[in-house]
Amino acid sequence: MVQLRNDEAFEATLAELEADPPKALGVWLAPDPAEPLHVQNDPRLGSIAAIGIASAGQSAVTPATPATIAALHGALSRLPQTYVVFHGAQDALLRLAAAFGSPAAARVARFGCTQTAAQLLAEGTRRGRNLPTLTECTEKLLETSWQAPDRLTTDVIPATAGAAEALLPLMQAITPLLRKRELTRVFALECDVLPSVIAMERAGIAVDAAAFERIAAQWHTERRETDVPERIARLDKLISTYAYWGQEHVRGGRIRCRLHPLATDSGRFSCTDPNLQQVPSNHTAPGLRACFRPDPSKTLIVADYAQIELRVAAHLAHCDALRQVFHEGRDPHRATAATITGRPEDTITDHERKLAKAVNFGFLFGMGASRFRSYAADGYGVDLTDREAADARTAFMRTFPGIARWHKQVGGLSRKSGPVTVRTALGRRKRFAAGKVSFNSALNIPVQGTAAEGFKRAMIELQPALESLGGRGVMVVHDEYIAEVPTQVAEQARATVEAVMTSAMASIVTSVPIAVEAEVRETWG
DNA sequence: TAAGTGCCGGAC
DNA sequence: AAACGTCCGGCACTTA
Repeated sequence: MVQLRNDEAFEATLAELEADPPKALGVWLAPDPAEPLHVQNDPRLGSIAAIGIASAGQSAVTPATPATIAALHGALSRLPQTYVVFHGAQDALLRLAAAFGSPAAARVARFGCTQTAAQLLAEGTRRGRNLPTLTECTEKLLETSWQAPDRLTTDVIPATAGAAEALLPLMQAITPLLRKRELTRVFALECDVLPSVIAMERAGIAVDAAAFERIAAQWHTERRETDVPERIARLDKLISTYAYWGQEHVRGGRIRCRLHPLATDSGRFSCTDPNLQQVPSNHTAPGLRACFRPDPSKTLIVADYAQIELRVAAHLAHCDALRQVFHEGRDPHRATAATITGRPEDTITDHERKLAKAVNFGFLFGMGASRFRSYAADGYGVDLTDREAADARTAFMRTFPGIARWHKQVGGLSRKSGPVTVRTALGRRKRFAAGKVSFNSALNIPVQGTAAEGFKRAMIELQPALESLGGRGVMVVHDEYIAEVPTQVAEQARATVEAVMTSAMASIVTSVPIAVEAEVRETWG
């Protein structure tokens, strides 16, 4: 039976486990309700109230103290495999990782495995701001009632003994499910990417808070002086959404956000507190991104994939014509502009190319002619007739018949009566309930998701590669990776980032060449 | 008063 | 037959 609230028993159990390492060990971390978990980026361990361990035939729970956590850490680093359940306590996990850093980070990667499994098996994510809890996921998944209180304190540990004992059966139940649904590859990817995510959250991105405040002050000034209603709306948006960041989110000259690798249907990251993935670009708020800069001894590497969604779509749709464009090193937007205008690619103007870019992304994911028409008018000041808009769509489909075939195939799915599941290259699933299939999402999610998988693979490889140069990743924005490296090795780091990102994506997107643009920069943007 | 929803606009 | 997508979050609004 379970030993409770007894540090001696906990240590004895750890010692036994080390003497005879089990194949798997469940470890369980409980958050402390006294310290709200959403208070982020506090490296203290105060929010972990209790830790529990469970393996075949024995388990123990103990209050989390520096000593017990250190003992746990020591045991983890010597055990062959660790399954860790963290119960609504991702933040606690992150803090544990932050406290011990590498090489424990590799072990910590396993911490998230059951939640990872549960979310992957759920085949989609909950909308809204509250992510599903592990309890909800696992109960639904296993069709069992896994009783554990939502919040745990040392005082209620006796009531949760059964939960600790349930850990091994839980993983034992989940593993065959992952196999059956062919989720093992994406499961492994998601587990492996966690250390680099943790490291990135911990690092944060350097920001010049004073410069940030100056720009915010300019917004306020202009807001008082302008009469233009449209401008006022824009400024209100900027002020209400971003102006407070300098006060609320800068600590020690850095902004630290939360990154969520499993919170989206597509497999892309989401980002909160603050959402650094929506920092206004230079076009919207000049100079704002330039506030993100390290001190002079460090330099940023800003790298992104070139036209990654088009390349992934060419791959998944088996579209030879679109593949050919990339194989020949041509510009896909210029190519589309040429087919629409009927003129050679080298006579295409910048404006025509810009419109063709919208054509490519719109038509690729199922936009209709009439919406394209209004899009061209609003976004580009190009007035088209219905006929011209429809012709543009036809031209696109004729140029890329493989894309048209892919649309037809997915359209067939969406007419099916039962539920429909679409998958990424590594097997991540998105399920649509019967009658709720979105044609456009069914096109889009596998493409975004496959790109995200290549990106995550790059993150896994980049973390140690940058570390060996004295650098580190500081932010990801879907297809963009930002690293901070010592200025002396900037060019070497740039080349490394470019090569690693390219090869990582190419290992998944195999039928189309991959291009990465990596730059050495003093600032972001 | 708290919690949920829809719209809009920021990013990619 | 036709259908651009993925997110987060502020604001205005309704609901309990």
